[in-house]
Amino acid sequence: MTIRGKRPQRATLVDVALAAHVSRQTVSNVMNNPGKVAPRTLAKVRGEIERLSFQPNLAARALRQRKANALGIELNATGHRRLGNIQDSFLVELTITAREQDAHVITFAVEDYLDPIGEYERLLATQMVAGFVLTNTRHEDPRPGWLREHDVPFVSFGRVWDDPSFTSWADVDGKAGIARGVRHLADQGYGPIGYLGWPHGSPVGDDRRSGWVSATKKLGMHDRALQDVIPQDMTDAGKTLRSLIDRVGVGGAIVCVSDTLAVAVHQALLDIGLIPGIDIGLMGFDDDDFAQAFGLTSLRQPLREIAKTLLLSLTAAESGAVAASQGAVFEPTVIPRRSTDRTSTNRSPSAHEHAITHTAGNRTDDGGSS
Amino acid sequence: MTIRGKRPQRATLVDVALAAHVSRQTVSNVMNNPGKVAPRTLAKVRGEIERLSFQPNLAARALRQRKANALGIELNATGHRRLGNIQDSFLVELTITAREQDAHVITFAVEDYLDPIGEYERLLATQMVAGFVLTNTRHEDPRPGWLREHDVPFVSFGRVWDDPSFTSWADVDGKAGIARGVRHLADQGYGPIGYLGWPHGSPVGDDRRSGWVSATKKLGMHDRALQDVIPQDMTDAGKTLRSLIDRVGVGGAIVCVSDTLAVAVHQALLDIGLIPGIDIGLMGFDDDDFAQAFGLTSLRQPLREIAKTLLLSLTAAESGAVAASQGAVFEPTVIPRRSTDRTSTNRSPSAHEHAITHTAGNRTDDGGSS
DNA sequence: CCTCACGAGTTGAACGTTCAAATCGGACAA
DNA sequence: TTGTCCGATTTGAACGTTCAACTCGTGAGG
Repeated sequence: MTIRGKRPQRATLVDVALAAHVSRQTVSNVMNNPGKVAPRTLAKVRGEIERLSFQPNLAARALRQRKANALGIELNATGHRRLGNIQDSFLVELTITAREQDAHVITFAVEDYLDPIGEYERLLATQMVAGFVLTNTRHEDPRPGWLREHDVPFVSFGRVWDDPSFTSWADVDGKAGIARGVRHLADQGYGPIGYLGWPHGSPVGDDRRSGWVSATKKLGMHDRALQDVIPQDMTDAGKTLRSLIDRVGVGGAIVCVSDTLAVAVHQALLDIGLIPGIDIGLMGFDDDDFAQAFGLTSLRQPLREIAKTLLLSLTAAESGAVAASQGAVFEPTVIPRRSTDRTSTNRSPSAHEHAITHTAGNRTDDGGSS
Repeated sequence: MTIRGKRPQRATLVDVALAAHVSRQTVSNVMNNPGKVAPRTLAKVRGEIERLSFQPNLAARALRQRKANALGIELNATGHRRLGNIQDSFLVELTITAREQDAHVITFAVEDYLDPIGEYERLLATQMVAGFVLTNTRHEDPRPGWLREHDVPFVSFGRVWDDPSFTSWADVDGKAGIARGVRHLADQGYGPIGYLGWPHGSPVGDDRRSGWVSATKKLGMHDRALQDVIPQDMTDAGKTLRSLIDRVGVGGAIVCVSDTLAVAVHQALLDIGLIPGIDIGLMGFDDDDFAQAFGLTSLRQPLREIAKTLLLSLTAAESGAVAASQGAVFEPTVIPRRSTDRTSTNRSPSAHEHAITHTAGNRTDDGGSS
């Protein structure tokens, strides 16, 4: 049925209008202000829309409204040429959520992540995006300031540290999350419960640590000697790890500020012949690939909720509504795995779970059939 | 300087035209057909473009040309709510490459990855995208057929298995890659060199295996008894792994069809007290997070090249040019790490490298300062 | 009976660009 | 001189939608 050589013409508003014997504007109203159209007409027009499978041309709409329906997201805000584990899922959730609101997601990258403004400006100038979603916000981040100054709608996944008056952000509640983790460990019968964090002074790290402090105190098992810190890049981690493991002892558990650190602990435990879960409980944060691969109990961020909140907030910002009085925090949930299972019979990390959740590259043929 | 309340007006073609005392069309030509404009005029107009920092409104252009400047990419073609490790980087490279060609990338997701056509159709109907980039193509993939049938331009990262006449794809050369890996192992002095693959019958797997066969034969060290297979989901991997390790023996090496399998071997080696790299060489494929975390030598796909090739091919397809006579294959390169370093003094997997390449979630403050 | 308000629907214009055709002024050949 | 061609530039129209203003008919209120 396809006309050879020529793309089949797509139905326009006018086509629908002619078919339904109404004016263009009425069809437009059917799509955008159904309340303004009489029920009979509404039904008739909708019938034709369906029949002709009409979909509005978003370029035309954007042109007339002087407003795009897409939002931009910077892919390499970390400076790496890839997304992080969370980013990765967040992008998917954001895309799905956007679709529900008839919006689209346009990706872009910057050359120098420390000076990204030029790219934001360029994308904005093409009129392809109505606003932005920031990720990996940091101290001295130039983006929020510039965007506000230019009245560009934006929201942020992660707090905007330098500007307390900006409230259109959503973030994970580190304190509540770690507290949940501590309770989970206690419920499983581990004790005492230690903490491995980042050096003091990082807002995220301090927030998470406070969850350990308050939860252990509430359980009457707080011992400030049972904490230690190593930087996320793990400089000189070895001694610290062994010392902390020693202090916690068999039967105890360690909550970590990140999966990365938890994997290090996991390795250190095996090195000295202790089995995570059975001998010492272990818990990470973020539930990334590694957590899944190593059977590490972790705290998963509700990315779908976060994406939803952000998008609603962005829509509100676009229509000039007053922003919420404060950012939204979401509690992560405990994903229990072997590393907090004292009855686990599985000695070595299950390769099985690893494979299931780890999609290997672009390969898709599972090599399963004979 | 920003006008309060009102977004500063963006310069249009007409603004530039007035400022330069020429017509709109001349300005348009300056941007799109500079050859048609007299040098004097060209310079004058360009000056004004620069001065007013004019950028064309892509919605208007798309409307008039009846053709978008963006391309769509399905994020969850695997059925997972996340990208794989390679996908992740590929998306970044694709975005960067697109930018160089003044194109944009629009992400979308499908509800049921086995029946994705509806979403492709919808996105296409909005006129936001001019074409698509497929990933994770598979046997019985409904997408290539539908897209061709509807004359929608598209390219594929990964061969289009079911349609040999479609040549606008780029893929990694598994055979050449594994062969490189074998040579690398031989150069490092390992021998014999075994192979761990997926069960026969998978095109990708068989391709990669053939690299091992031919390379070992060329080196005069082929022994077909030194191969074994386990499925990517690792069902019943344990016995197979130990047996293969036994057969290869200390001093030998194992090339794996994927990093996932290599990690399993890595774990199995440690379980029986052998040190990867020192006792037995080990090599994966794809160079994903795990490879980096475990110090696993692996084969990295040239994603930037692949993205570039695909985009050029897509542009060609749009302008109706004849497709290349065959798809493009790219050789991966060996990324050497501890698992093929016989002199390594580092006993346990370096947590250090892990941390550097593993960006933990959305957290960006490195917890470093006091 | 007249006015006014209101619901329902229509119409002209505009968004910013590019296509297609028209114009203009030389340069060049007959 | 005249006609023709050509490069350089301009002009009218169109892409598909929505905004803003308008028309038309009906019913309520005075």
